[in-house]
Amino acid sequence: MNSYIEFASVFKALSDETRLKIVDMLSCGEMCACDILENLSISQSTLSYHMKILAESNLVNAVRDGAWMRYTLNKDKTDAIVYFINEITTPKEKCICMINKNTKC
Amino acid sequence: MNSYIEFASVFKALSDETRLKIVDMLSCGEMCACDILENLSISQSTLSYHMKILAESNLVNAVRDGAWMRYTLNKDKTDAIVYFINEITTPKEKCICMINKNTKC
DNA sequence: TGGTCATATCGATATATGTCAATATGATTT
DNA sequence: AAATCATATTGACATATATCGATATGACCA
Repeated sequence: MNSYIEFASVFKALSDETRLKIVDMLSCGEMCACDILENLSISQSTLSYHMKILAESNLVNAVRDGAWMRYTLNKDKTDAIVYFINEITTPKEKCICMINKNTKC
Repeated sequence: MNSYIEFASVFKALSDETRLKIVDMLSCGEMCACDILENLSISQSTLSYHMKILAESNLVNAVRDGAWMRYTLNKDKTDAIVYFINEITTPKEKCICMINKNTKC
């Protein structure tokens, strides 16, 4: 399982207050950038920066519709995060700590 | 719900490959710092830095036992993360996007 | 085709992050 | 009391991040 790096970058995408708000906003449906912007206190260029991070981490789907960008939450990805957290926080058979145990402590 | 900042910092703690590995290691039980260190390719001071971040975000419990530090995973916290993710990714009644909808898009 | 609207990119800046070697602290052992 | 072991802190450094205003791009409308 070398998904550590992969999910580290997903968690990095979630490690910002503004981006968490955006994810929350998208939870009840599609929104365009201008609507998201109106619910935040940031500049347009900053929003664009955050949306790029969310889209590149596949947390949100971005679809161009003429001049507008329409964003939706990628539930598959957020489900995968929950699955990953359960994986790394639940005892396993072949755990590193079991395989390579010092036992001197 | 102003837990955005709170969880943003928890996700920041999870946004590093090394720290995800450490969480995974702790999933099957208590480990001391020296055992964790042996399973990573980082210096002792770097490990100390990472453990501080994990402990301060309450993802791990740190208990001093003489000269040793004994670390365990705080399952309550990881459960809270899963709960939070479900909260911000599930449609709600009183969602920001519903309250303040532009509808021009 | 010129103007306006929505979004993206650029350049600058201040702050945060991850890493190490060196050193400090504090406990255990001899 | 001195030496050793486990961990924490410090200082230095390179890199990443979040933010903005200014500007560019690209779509739609008059």
